[in-house]
Amino acid sequence: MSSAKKDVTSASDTRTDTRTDILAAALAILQEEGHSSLTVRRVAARAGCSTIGVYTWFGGKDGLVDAILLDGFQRFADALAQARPRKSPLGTLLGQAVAYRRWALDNRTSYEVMFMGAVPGHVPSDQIQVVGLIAYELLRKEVVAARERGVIHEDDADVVAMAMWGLVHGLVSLEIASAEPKGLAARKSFHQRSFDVALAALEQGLLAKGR
Amino acid sequence: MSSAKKDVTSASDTRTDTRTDILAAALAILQEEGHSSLTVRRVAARAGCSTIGVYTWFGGKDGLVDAILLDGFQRFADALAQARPRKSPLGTLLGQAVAYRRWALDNRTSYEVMFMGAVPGHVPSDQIQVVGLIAYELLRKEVVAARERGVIHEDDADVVAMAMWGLVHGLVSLEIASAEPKGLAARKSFHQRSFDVALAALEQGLLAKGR
DNA sequence: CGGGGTGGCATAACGGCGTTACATCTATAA
DNA sequence: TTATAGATGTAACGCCGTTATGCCACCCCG
Repeated sequence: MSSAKKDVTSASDTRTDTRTDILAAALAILQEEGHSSLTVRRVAARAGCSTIGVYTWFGGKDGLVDAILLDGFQRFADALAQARPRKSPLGTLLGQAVAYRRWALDNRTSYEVMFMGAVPGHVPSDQIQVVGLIAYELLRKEVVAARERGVIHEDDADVVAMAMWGLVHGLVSLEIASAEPKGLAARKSFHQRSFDVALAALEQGLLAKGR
Repeated sequence: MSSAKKDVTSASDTRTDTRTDILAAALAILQEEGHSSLTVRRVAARAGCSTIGVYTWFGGKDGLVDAILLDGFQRFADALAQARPRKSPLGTLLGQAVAYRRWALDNRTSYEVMFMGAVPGHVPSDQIQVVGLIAYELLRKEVVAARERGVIHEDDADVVAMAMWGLVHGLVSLEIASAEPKGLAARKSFHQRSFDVALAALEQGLLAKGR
């Protein structure tokens, strides 16, 4: 796979229907049929053009997936940003964690592509990786705020942010990966409870650090 | 991909060199060239037979990957089991978490296949999923022990075990995923410290639960 | 008005993938 | 010795991502 010829962010020209058609077709296929059905030929067929259209407008499958990622990261960041601030920064932080999980469960296919490498050979472009960091910054901001108020005693805000991100990402990944819940996952709200317990424990632990 | 014709666990017949040759070739390719090079044709070529051998002995690529997973889960469970018991069950639990990360970092390719879905279309067989649970049981056992000693106050051992598993899996996944460490990950022992902070916080949190 | 260049697009192909139908060859059983 | 079952090689099928080639509609400049 080669890199995209077009800048992924330049969707300004509204006259070019083909580009939007292709992107819409790709998103629809992803939602309705899953990542395994996301092939250049199928997307082109659904968009009503030939395969070459994907190469004209996105430079190849990688570029198309990048555009999908861009869309996903933007919606994801919006969802996190709308986790309204609570009284304490730590409360906001926990609210973000809950919003993270909520969005991931409501947008499983997108989440799998964005954070679980669901599209086989895809390596996101640097540009996309930068966009992906926006959501991280929302998280980091609250960690810094909590630290300034003396709620969190760890020096390095990034270390704390990564710890939280890892916890949430790990639990959500496992929850999404257990597609047809057998055994453990079959128990009512098992993952919900695991998430709550882990989050509460981490909160307590971060608070207790300075005792 | 179709399911394996052969039982993956029946590797008893030592006379059939071809089977072991193929499996060895697959593991070697995985280690040396990565998952993207793990194709039936390439494995067969390295094993010195034609592609049909993979179908004779493993029923197809899915069966071959299942065999790889079996090997990986066994080595992984061994590594966890060798995390020697500490004075407290909670200490053992933390030791397991450290062993988990150590093994994952020392066996990135295997870990990616086992827990990060690195082989594109692969869906592990039920048999393999059961083997994968062995490692989980090691973790769960210590949680139960900790609970019996009153160290952990959460009722549901599985919930606590999943919380820990999720935390460790999430952080390790992010660490492995950041292949060429730019930005954050470039900082010296950043992931190590995030891991330590998260684990310590979770430990404190689980302890503090009953206060 | 007219010609030339450019850009969007379709056709058809290439090489690689997992998989399989078919023929062959070997080794054991009758 | 012959028959039968299983392991194997060859060559193909239908996918995949990608691309060389050429067509054609459009716009700019004379």
